Amino acid sequence: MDSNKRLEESDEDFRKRLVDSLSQSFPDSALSKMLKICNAANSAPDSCDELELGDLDPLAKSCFAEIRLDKGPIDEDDDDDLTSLAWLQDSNLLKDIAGEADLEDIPETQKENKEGEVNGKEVSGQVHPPNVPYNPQKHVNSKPPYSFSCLIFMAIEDSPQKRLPVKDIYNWILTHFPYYQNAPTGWKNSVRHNLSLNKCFKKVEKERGQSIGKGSLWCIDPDYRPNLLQALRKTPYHPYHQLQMLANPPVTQTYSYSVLPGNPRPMPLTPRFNLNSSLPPHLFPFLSRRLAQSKTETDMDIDVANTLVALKGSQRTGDNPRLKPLTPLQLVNGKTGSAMYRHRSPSPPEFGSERDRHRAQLKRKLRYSPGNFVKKRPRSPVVITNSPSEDHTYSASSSSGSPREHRSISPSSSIDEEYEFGRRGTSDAEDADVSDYHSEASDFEEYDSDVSNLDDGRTSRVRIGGSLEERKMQNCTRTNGCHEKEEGAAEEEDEERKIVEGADALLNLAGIKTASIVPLRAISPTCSTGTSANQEIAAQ
DNA sequence: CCTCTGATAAACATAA
DNA sequence: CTTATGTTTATCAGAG
Repeated sequence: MDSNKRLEESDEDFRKRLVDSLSQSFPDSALSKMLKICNAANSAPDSCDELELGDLDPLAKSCFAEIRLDKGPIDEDDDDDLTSLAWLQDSNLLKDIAGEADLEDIPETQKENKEGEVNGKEVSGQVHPPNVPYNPQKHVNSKPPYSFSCLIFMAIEDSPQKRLPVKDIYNWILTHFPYYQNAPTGWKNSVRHNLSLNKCFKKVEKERGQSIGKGSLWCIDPDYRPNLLQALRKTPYHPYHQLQMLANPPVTQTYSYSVLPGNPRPMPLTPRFNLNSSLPPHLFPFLSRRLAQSKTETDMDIDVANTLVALKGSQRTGDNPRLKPLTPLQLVNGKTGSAMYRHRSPSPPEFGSERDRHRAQLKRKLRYSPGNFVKKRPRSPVVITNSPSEDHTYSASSSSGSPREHRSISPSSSIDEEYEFGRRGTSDAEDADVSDYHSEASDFEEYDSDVSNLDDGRTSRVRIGGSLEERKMQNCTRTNGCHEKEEGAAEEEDEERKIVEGADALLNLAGIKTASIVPLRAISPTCSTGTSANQEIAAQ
């Protein structure tokens, strides 16, 4: 009934809420101001589905010209009620997103299970069934359906400083997942094990004189953050997951998806856009605020573009009759999905086969022998893949190749710098000085030169792997280069242009009509959806 | 059957 | 010395 109400929402109301939402996310941005103006101008009763931004400067000249907004229901809770990770407590949200119909489709026996019981018997220590909305506070006997890395990720993300000591990670988990209060003590070991081995987590070096007791703070490696997000999104209970489902309704058979048992709605595995650069503020208030503050207007455009896309997605329910047909991108996406991510895969897992294991041991020996230290690390693994292993696993941790003592992060970086220091992923004092955290677009640019001609993942890995030392040098150069002003201005300009074009492309690719067609080369490979899509389109 | 992944256990080292 | 933390290795179960 909620969804019916939302379906009946008027354009005007929807527009108002969209503007409110954007304004909250990006206060004082040119975009939100313009949207407000547009909103006022378009609140006439005969308003149609399109915001007519074309007449209004400066938006008319930006990538947001002719933005199309598919109106539809939005979960009102999303707007303000949700604080960080509140969704964990809020089964209503899940219910809303999943839709009541889904619940009704659940067989009786499974419905019982959602109360933590099956046929009147307590189920303890079992993983929560995937088709039942999970409430960690309620289902204290069900093992949370999140991997330890996800739990740690959530804990750290939920902290204001984005860094926590192990003890606090324990506490967060205990608080949010009471299951562990009665669980065997081994889970703490698992947490530590995960922190230690998982490439996504980094130790923050203690500041001199700073005493936080034993141990150090742990944070998320920004390079792998998207992977963790991706992993989290894939969990059946996370709003992201639902959001993605809604944003990527499987319409064609070329689109790859999976179906959870008992879930009538197929779930696409391939993300069409990178949510990382625009985190929903209600889910990640600290980070989104920080991003919004520190970003340039152009960067923000990309964020807003993503937000719009996300909003657009969130407006769709699986049963929404107003669902628009897929854009050409989506069709292309389905065809090229697996291939297009492969080139960004981290190196192959260290463990696995006996041979790999042996090789890993050899590598480790080599790495630790004096004079043979190789600081190998995937340079910018902002990887969104179909492969769970590439989401966040530690099985591939050796691909980063950083010896443990070089994995920690210098505390000299401020909180904001947290998203800078990891780019080169070291803690060495000189590296900690990195201050040129380029927008992702600029990193795309680098990828462009490396992977644009690659035909398959293996080739790409070889190439990327083979040039690691080279890359290290390039990175150093680039880092130092940020102090060299002569090249800076031109590059910056070029970068900005590409970012704008990228944002434009993003919108196009997301099925949002924009004024211009982005030249092929302007799209970065990280938006490889874009590249492939445009190539496909261009080929036609 | 094999491989991969995540979980778990355990041994060990080290720091507070 | 004890305890907490961190690292490493081994093993197992489940999924694909």
